[in-house]
Amino acid sequence: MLSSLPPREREIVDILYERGASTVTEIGDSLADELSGSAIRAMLKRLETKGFVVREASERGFVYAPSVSDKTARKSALSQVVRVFFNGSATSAAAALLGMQDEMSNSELDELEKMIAKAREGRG
Amino acid sequence: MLSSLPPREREIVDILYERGASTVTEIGDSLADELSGSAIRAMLKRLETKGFVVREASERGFVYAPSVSDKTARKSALSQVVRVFFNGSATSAAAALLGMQDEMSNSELDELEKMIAKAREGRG
DNA sequence: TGTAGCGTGCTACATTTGTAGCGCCGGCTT
DNA sequence: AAGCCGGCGCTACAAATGTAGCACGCTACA
Repeated sequence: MLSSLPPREREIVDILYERGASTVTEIGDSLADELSGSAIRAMLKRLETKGFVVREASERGFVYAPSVSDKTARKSALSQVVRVFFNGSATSAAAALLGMQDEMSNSELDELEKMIAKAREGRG
Repeated sequence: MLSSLPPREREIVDILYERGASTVTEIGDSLADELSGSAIRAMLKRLETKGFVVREASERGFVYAPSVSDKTARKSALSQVVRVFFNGSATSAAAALLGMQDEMSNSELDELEKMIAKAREGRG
């Protein structure tokens, strides 16, 4: 599980999910604080041995990517938050998300309504 | 930020959010793996000095609680997940939540629709 | 009143993290 | 060819983390 990672490693994996496969330098740019290349590489190596990231060569040098699929990681992250902060209720979490409407367009709201309708059909 | 905490400390804070204020023994019970009381207490002490948990006496002995309000922590946790895994789109996240319908009752779906309607009113 | 038990804090210590420095290699320039 | 990057991996080391052990005080109960 991601939550078992130390802060720095966790931060790096997050960046990987956020940006997709990245080079050491790119990671360095996304990092909040300046960090030496070798430091980042050391982190990545540990993450690799732990099995959280994979490395492949490219023209731009090595690129690193999370080994667990976005989909799985997403799901796991959401479950975690739902369990810890919303007493296991996905609905409450969704509601809270609506509360952060900052960025929700009408069409997105439409989307959601459709999904709700669909979810209803899926049962009695 | 919670994400800056080492795994074990993080786990403990999570438990505190999940259960509310708890004693050392209660925390020990919720912990995935067996852990000596003093180990837990040491963690809590660190968390206390870092300012993440507060401690107050009660009849049941000391109880520990997160120092940051549930509300704030919730919001921050959600934002984090939304940014990292959903490209900043709260809507996608909400949709994913719907996908995990496992536990969503019809009345909860009603609730959500109401909230969507409300969110719509809040704009043009 | 002894003693068993629980919750507590302190200290110590092994392991893990976080980071920098060094030296290597391959490509580019002049 | 000589010199200079930039990316790389290794090693080293300080700091932080994870955990256990010990000694104390306060019950409760034989």
